[in-house]
Amino acid sequence: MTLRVLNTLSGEREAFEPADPDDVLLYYCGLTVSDDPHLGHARTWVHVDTIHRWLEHLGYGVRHVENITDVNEKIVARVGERGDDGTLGDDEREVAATFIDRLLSDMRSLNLRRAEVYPRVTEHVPEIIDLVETLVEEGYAYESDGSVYFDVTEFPEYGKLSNQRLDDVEAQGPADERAEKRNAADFALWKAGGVDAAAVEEHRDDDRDYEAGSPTGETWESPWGEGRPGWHIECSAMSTTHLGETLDIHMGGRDLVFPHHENEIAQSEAATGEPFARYWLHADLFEMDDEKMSSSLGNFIPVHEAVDRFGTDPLRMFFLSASYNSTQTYSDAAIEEAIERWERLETAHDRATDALASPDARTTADSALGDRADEAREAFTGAMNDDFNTREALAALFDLAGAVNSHLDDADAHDYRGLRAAVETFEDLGGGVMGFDFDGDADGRATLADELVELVLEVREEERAAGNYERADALRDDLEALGVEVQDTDDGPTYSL
RNA sequence: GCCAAGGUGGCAGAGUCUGGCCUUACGCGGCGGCCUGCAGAGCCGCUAUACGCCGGUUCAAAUCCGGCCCUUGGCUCCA
Repeated sequence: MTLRVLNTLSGEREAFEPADPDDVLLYYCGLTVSDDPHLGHARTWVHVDTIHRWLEHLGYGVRHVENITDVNEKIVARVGERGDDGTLGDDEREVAATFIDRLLSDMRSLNLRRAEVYPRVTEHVPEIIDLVETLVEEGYAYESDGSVYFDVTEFPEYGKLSNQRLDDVEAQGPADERAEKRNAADFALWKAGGVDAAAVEEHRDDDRDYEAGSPTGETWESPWGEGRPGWHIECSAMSTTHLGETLDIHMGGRDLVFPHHENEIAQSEAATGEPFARYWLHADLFEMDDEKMSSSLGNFIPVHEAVDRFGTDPLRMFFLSASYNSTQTYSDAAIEEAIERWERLETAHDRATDALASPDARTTADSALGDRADEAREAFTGAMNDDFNTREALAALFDLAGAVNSHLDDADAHDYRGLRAAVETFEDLGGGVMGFDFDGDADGRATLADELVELVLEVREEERAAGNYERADALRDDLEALGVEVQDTDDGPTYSL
């Protein structure tokens, strides 16, 4: 069974064949760091992460790069803005650094595999200038009043990713560029000068305090004078620098297909003469109230807030319960469902793990549980290989969870080999591939809190044994008030935070 | 206007490429039962018999073809 992926370029599911299976080149179009990451970003991250993990599970070696765009008008607009403690930064780089810290911290909190490198625009300006020069020399780009534009009419395949015909692309880029361009659809590779005050003002928020007046942003010396890189060029320069001319997989949000990714293809393929990416995968968008969740609309929930409120595993469950290439909508009910789903999966895993650790593991029985684990693996694999169908892959784990629970409820003697196979399946596929953390906060080491809770539970057990249920229930209620949830089972009480 | 994605049972969400009992997926919710001192978790059963609308092709369509309606995204910045 081989992996098939939906390639935006062809619009079809294709067999995945990387140039070098030991070195799958994965590039993810990351964020512009002008605000806190929100759930829409998180959703894409979790899917990219799961795809990365699945490729490794299949035995591929993966080289994974995610860019960070740290040169942007919206970043400049936040220079001098008062945050919770001091300003966000006193210049463009400092503001970017603030948000990069939050970005990386948010990513860690979602249990994402780290990329090999997170290249930044400010660290690749020489490569960007080289690339622009090449494009000018080859006749694909031209200088105009200190700025450089890509001439879309020089690239016959322009529009192949988004199915746009040049005649239909009326104009591209902000209005102030129009007069300098040969064709309305041409786009900027290099922009003369800094950011003008009007643009900064436009992105500023009246409700916020700013210390600085109108910063202009950083500029760099170039063959065309002082200026800044255009929006699209950085991805071409950075992906080539770190992964080479032809990527295996290029991922990003669907909102980037046009013009961003279309322009990346034009720049890169014009410069190298090689295909830019073999497979283009696009994550569909995350909506809130029938509208895209986005920083500019202001309708977003920051990642850190959601992680605090719901936890990492429920959030991953939420995102993975829909496929990456369909839209997903935020609602409290949907989050609630994800929490329940996660708890069901975790409960089955924990029950099986506890049974394996119990002293009764001496007597053993045969059952179909081992076969059910095999079936789950097979179904999971089939689903993931079909363009990463995470919802269906999860269904395989839930089927196994049901089998585990039935077995533990029904059988007098347990099938320890089967239970072990089930636990391994949960941990390999749910843990390793889906990124769930079944060990939770236990973390293998008992804290003082754990020991105190155990102590209280011992007392409560004595009260229960003596029939003092009121006292026992009161202890349970008190623990719950402290955030400790107690459950009585056949093997004694268990608790979770 | 042009391009793209999508409209599935109370909710959520697979299945559509590779037509066929579709699987009444998986799950959440609701109802009943079992278990339990109670609660929770779990188990069993029930509940929904759906596929935007109108035509067509076919022995057979959620799945193929045509038309229409609606939603979302892109063509300023954007995962």
